[in-house]
Amino acid sequence: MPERVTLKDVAARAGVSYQTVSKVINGNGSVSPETEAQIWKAIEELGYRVNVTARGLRKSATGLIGYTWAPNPPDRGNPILDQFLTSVVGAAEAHGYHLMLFPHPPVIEQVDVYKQLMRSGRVDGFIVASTNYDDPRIRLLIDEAFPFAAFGRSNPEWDFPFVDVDGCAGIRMATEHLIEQGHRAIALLAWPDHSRVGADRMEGYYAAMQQAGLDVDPAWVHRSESSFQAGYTAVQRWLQLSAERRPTAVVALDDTLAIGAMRAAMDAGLRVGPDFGVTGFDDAPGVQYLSPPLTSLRQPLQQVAQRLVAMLIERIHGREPEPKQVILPPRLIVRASSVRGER
Amino acid sequence: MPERVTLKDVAARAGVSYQTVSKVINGNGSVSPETEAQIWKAIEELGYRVNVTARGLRKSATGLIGYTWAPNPPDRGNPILDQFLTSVVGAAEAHGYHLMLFPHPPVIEQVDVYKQLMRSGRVDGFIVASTNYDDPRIRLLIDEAFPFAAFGRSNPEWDFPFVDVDGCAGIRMATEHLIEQGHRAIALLAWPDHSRVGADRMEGYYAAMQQAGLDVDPAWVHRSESSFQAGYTAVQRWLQLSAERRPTAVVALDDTLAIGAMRAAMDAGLRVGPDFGVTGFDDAPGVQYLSPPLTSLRQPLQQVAQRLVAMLIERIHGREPEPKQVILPPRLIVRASSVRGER
DNA sequence: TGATAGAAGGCGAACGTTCGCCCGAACGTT
DNA sequence: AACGTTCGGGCGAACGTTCGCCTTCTATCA
Repeated sequence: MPERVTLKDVAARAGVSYQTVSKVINGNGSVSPETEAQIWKAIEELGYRVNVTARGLRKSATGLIGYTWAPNPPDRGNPILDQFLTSVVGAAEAHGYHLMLFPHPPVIEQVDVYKQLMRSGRVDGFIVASTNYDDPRIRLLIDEAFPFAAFGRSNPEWDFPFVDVDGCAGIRMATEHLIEQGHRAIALLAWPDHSRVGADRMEGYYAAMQQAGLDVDPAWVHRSESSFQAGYTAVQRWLQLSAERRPTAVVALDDTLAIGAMRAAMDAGLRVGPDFGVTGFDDAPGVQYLSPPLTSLRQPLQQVAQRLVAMLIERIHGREPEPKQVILPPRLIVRASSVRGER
Repeated sequence: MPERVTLKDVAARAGVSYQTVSKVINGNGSVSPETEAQIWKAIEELGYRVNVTARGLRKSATGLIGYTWAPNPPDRGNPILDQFLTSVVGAAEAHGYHLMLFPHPPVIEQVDVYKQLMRSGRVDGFIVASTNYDDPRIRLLIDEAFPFAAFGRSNPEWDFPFVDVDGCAGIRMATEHLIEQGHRAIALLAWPDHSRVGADRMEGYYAAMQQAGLDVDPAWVHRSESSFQAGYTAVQRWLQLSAERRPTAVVALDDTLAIGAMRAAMDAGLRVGPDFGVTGFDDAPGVQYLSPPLTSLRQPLQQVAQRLVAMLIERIHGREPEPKQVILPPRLIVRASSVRGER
C-alpha cells in the first residue's frame, strides 16, 4: 500500500493551488513556464500519479473496455486467444485504455450482466466477440445506445460497427486452391446452421464450385459441431462412396475438423496431400507441425484488433466510426496437406 | 448512454434521504422494513445500479484485479489460456471482482507500468503468471507491499503467496510411468536453465531415475527453448547413438517438444508407443487427437484459479492467506504415445 | 411518571479530481 | 490618463458515493 500522493500534496510542494496542478497535468488553462516547471518537479519528486477513480468520477469515464467472448470447452481451447488478446490490449493501451474480461456464453440470461455493467459505469464500451445471429448482447447494446464494436457480424438488418474476417472469401480461396490442384470432387466439413460464421464460410465453397462449373453432390456436405471426431467419421463415410462420387479433397471450416479429416484419410491408407487434399481455417499454432503440415487460413488478428479498438473509441467519444463496417481478408497458407506435388 | 440514475433519484421516489438508500443497499444502519421495501421498489423501478466509480473513490477500492502474464509468440500460442482466464474470471466474479489484462513480458522495463497502475489506483491487486527467478514484477510488488498472488514460484528466499503446480511430481510420474512400461534409457527434453518452472520439472526426472537405480547418460538431456523443431532434432540425434546408449523413450517438459519428438521417432520408422515412448506436459487441447494420442500431464487449472483469487482477496483485505503457499499436483493422462501395449 | 435505551433516519463531510468563473496585474491602445 | 485585453492563477462547486454523528421518536422499565 504505497502512501497516497494527491494533487494537494504536489500543490503544497510547488507552492500553488491544487487546481493549478490539475491544469498543468491536463494541459488546459495557462500557466507560466516557471511554475509549470516547479510543478513537474514536484510531481516527479513525490512520484505522483493521477487517481483514475477520482478522475473517472469527475469525467464519468473509466478508461476501461469490456471484452466479451464465449469460451470454448477445455478439450477444444482457443489457440488464437493469446495473440488476439495481446493485440487488443496493445491497441487499447495505445489509446490509454485497459481491457476487462467477460468470458460468458452469449445467452439471453447473461444479458443482465451487461445491463448491470453499463448502468454501474464499469466500462466505457464493449468489444463483443463470438457473435452470432440474434446475439442478445448486440441487441441490448444497440437498444441502450451503449458504445461497442463487434468482432463478427450478426443480423444484417442490425446497424452497428463491426470488423469481420471474410470467411466466404477465405473458404473460396481454399476451394479454388484445391480445384487448381486438380481436385473435382471436393467435400465440405461445415458447422451447424445456427452459426453466422459458418454460413458465411460455406458460401465461399459453393461460390468456388459453381464458378468452376463443378456440381456439388449433397452427400459431400457434412454439418456438425466442430470436433476431431466429427471430421474423422465424416471422411470415413465419404471414402466408402462409389469411386465416381468419392471426394478426393475436403475443405474444413476449422482446423480441428481438418485434423480429424486428415487422420481418417491417413488411417484409410491415403497420403494426405498427394492422394487426398485437406484445408483448415484459423492456422492454429501447431498445425504447421502436423504431418503433413496443414494448409489453413490465417486471420489478420492484429489488424482486426486495431480497427476494433479504433472504432470503439470513436463511439465512446460520440463520433461515428468511418468506415463503420470492415471486412478483412484472411490469408491462405499453403502447406503440404493440400498439395499434390509430383504426379 | 443510459440516463444516469443516482441515489438521489431513488431517494426522491422513495421519500427518504439518499444516505438512507445507501444504508439499505449496503445493509448497514437500521431501516424499518416498510421503508426498506419502498426503497427496493424504487430501485427496481428506476433500474438503479450503484456507480462503482463513486463507490471506489469513497472506499478507495476498485473491485479490479490485474492479471499479468507473458504472451507467447504467435506460432506457439497458449492452448490453456482460454480455460484458465475463464476460471480466474469466474472465481473473481464470485467475489464481486473483475479482471483487467496486462499481457507484458516480465522485463525490468515494464516495471514502470505496474508502478503506475499501483499509484494511480487502477487495481486492488495483481495475479502474476509466467513467473521466473528474479521476477522484477514480484520484486516490485513485495517492495511496495502491494497485494498480489502469483501463479508459480520465484526465488525461494522471497516470501509471498503463490499457487503452483508441482512440476517435479508431474514429471516424476511421467518418468516412473515410462519405467513401468519397461523403458530404461529415457531422455529428457528440457528448457533453458534460466527457467524456474523448467528446473522444477527436471528435478522430477532425475528423482525418478535415481529412485529406479537408473543412471542418466548426460547425452540424454537436451535443453532449449520450447519448439517443435527442438524436439525433433534432439530425438533425431538421440536415435543415432549406439544401441546401448540410444534412448527408447522421451520425457518432454511441454507438449510442443513432445510433438516434435513423436514426429522424429515416426519419421525414423519407429512406432510411437510400442517402440518409442513419449510424454508431454499441459495436456493441450488437441493432443488427444494426435496419432498416437499423447500422454500428458494436466494441470488443475480451475483449482489454481480459485485458490489464487481467494488468496489475493485475503491480501487485499489486509489479511494473511492461510496457507500462504499452495502446490497442487497435476494429473497424468496416459494415452497411447507412452504405452507399449502387446509385446 | 420520568428517565433511558434503542431504533429509524437525517445530515454534513469527505474521497481526489476537473471545470468554469473570477480577479488582479501587466501591457498596449486611443 | 483612462480604458480594454490578455495572461496567470485562485477559488468554489460538482461528480456519486459511504461513513460517522446527531436528532427524533417510541417503547420499556424502575
